[in-house]
Amino acid sequence: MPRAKKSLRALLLPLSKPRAHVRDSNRDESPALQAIWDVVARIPRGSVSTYGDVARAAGLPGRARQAGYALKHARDGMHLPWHRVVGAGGKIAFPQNTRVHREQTKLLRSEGVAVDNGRVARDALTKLEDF
DNA sequence: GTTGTGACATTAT
DNA sequence: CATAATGCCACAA
Repeated sequence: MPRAKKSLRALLLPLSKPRAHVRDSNRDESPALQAIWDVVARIPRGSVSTYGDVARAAGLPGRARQAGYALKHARDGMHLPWHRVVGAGGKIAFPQNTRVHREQTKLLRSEGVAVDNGRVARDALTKLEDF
């Protein structure tokens, strides 16, 4: 049965490389992501921080974008206060008139943070630059 | 190894 | 002030 040769190889190949390979990077726990998640998790209610500050507090200076990445890929199960993180100067990162933008505004206001025209009040930010 | 993308930041108009 | 141009950095295709 010469035919079996190819079949056998096809069967063995996947076994020869057991590596996860896909890696997914997210979904599992990368140290950097977890550090960011930790920082966000301890932003006090009613306070707001920025992506850059969060990254810096997580020991990742200059990686503001990764703070955004981390939040985007955070599992819902960890119940992070993602809404307490905004862009530099207090600007909400999402485009106006999007669902998530309204949601963030609502959550912040529910914590007593003033939000005007997609920006949080200056004092809400300056209040807690070092936490 | 290259290229495009983004929940950013800073500087220049 | 608001917007545009750059710089940055990790990730994914």
